[in-house]
Amino acid sequence: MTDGNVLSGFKPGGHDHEACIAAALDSVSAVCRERGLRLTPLRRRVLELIWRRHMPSGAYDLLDALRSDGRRADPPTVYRALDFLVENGFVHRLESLSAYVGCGGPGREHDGQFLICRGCGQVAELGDPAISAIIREKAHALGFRAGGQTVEVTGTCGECRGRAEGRHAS
Amino acid sequence: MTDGNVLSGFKPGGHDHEACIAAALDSVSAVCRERGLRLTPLRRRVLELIWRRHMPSGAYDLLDALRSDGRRADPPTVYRALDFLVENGFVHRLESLSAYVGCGGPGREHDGQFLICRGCGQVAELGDPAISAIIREKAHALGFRAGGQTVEVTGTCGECRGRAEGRHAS
DNA sequence: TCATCAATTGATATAATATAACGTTCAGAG
DNA sequence: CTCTGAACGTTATATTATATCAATTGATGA
Repeated sequence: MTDGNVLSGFKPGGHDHEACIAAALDSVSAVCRERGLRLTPLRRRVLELIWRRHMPSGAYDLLDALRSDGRRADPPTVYRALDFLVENGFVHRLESLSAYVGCGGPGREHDGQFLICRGCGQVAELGDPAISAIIREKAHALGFRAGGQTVEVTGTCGECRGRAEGRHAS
Repeated sequence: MTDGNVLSGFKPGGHDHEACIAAALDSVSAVCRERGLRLTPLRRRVLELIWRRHMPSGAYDLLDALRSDGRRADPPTVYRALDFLVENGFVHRLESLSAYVGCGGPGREHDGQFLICRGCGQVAELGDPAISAIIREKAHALGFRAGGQTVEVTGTCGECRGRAEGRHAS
């Protein structure tokens, strides 16, 4: 049960990034086929850019990347692609950063919980039912019917803390 | 134990709003005196405006309100006041709305959890240790040391749901 | 009291994020 | 093949936030 709820973890230095991107794209592609959603070249490209950076991407970072492709692009272009990806649960928006990350469990209904490392900037996504449940229950106890949850935690990941401790005391 | 963790609830129609504002200002004022913080007229006024609207306030809403006072004001004026109020825990920023609400437990260290009603726009603040704790623990289990938490839930409050049900079926 | 230094505020400019509105193109249904 | 709605292109603008430097204020000690 230890890691059963980690939808996407902090990536160690040498993981196979290309494979990781390809897997995410394939997975989203499959869900789109099932649901009759159109993963157009633009949407696919934005999704790929998000996974490729492997770090929260701002809309304007993505816009610059699209322009580097040689493609003409303006803000609505990237925001529309992001709207599609977010609405369908392929990408999450991190409210506290105004930035976007790939969803670790695309196609599954879930409230994600995000751990945002101040050191390396990476983000891990949990889909922990116990967290969503307690929030929903406490809200319910006040007569509040909960819809979507935003749960974002800033802090330091294990790898970054390791590096920090190496350099300092102890 | 039912409501022990509600720092500020949804306000029923006829609550004594002036008293509610005055209490909040007094409370912040006292904390500032204790800690040697300067609750300047500007900061006090911004805090009052936030409590008076009793609903999340955007920075530019506050700016307009300051201008209505006759005071000259520009964005940095209001953002600096907000920085002071947020840093010292007198006001919270709701990331998912880019807006600000008064803190229901100023002066106490806490991670707030916010219930945002889509119907009336009001926000309730919880300071529920069980919620913060489970998030911190789940993060810790992944080697992540948690700092600040952002927990925001959109949904419908009891009063709004009551109204909706009255109008519709059942 | 006054000189001084740091904090606060004033003022101007601009950055960063996001949406409105309308026209054009394209893919799929009939 | 044509029609239709979705997607995308394009221009303009709205909304949120910060950088920078000057002026003012307020606490502190000589």
